[in-house]
Amino acid sequence: MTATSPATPVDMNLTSEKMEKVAFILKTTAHPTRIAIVQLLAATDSLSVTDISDKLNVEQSLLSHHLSGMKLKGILSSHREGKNIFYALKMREVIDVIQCLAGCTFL
Amino acid sequence: MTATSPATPVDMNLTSEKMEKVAFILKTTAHPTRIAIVQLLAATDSLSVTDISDKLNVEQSLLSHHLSGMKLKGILSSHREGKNIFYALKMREVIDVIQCLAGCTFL
DNA sequence: TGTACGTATGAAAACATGTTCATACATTTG
DNA sequence: CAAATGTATGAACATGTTTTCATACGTACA
Repeated sequence: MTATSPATPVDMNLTSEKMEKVAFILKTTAHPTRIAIVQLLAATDSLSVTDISDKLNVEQSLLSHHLSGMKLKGILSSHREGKNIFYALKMREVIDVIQCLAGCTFL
Repeated sequence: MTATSPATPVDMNLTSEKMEKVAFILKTTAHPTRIAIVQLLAATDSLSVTDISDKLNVEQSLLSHHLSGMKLKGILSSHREGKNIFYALKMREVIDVIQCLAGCTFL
C-alpha cells in the first residue's frame, strides 16, 4: 500500500494512517444501538449493563457484544462493582461527532 | 441501580429516527477511501473520476462504486462535462465530522 | 462511421458485521 | 455449599459491505 499524499491547495492534511483510524472510529460508532449507548453514557457517569439494557430495550447478550466491542476499540471503559459491570464513555469525542451530524438541518 | 453523578451534563435527546439517520451517514463515510475522497473534494470545487483515481490511486471501477454510492446517499453530487463526470462534495457537514475526529490527540 | 477514452454497472467472490442461542463465569446471598 | 443474579462468550447463522471482473454505455474526434 502506497501512502499517496498529493499536495492540494486547501489541504485537510490527514495522513492515510489517520484516515484509517478515523474510519475505524466511525465504523465502530455507526450503528443505531451504539449511538444510543453513546447518548446514554454522555448524560451519566456510568451505567450497568442492566441499566442500559432496560433503557434501550436491547437483549442482554446482544448488548454485551456491542459493549465489549466498543470497549475493545477504546470508546468505552468499564469496571466491576459487585455483581454489576459499569460502562462509561471513554472517548468523549464521539459525542461531538454525533452532535455535529445530528445538527444537520436535513436530517 | 445507577451510580449516577454526572460530571458533564450532556443532553443530546436524539430521536431513534435521527439515530438511524446519523448511523446511516456515519456508515456511509466510514471507509478510508471515502474519507480520502471527502478530503480531496473538500479542497477543490469538483474533480473528475480520473482525477480522483489518479490522486488516490484507486481502481476505476472500485472508485466508481464508491462515488455512486456516496452520491446515492446524498454526500456527493455530480455533473457531466464532455467525456468526464465531475463529482463535488454536497453534504459538507461530513468535513466537520472527520475534522472533529481527526483532531483527537490519541489518533 | 468506428475507434478511443472516460465512466457506469451487474454479478460473483471475498470478507466483515450483526444477531441468536445456549452455556459459562463471577459475585452475592441464603 | 447451593441458588440466584448479572454479565460474558463462542459457535452458528443471517446480512451486509468491499472488491474484482467483464462488459456496456456515452461522448468526442479522426
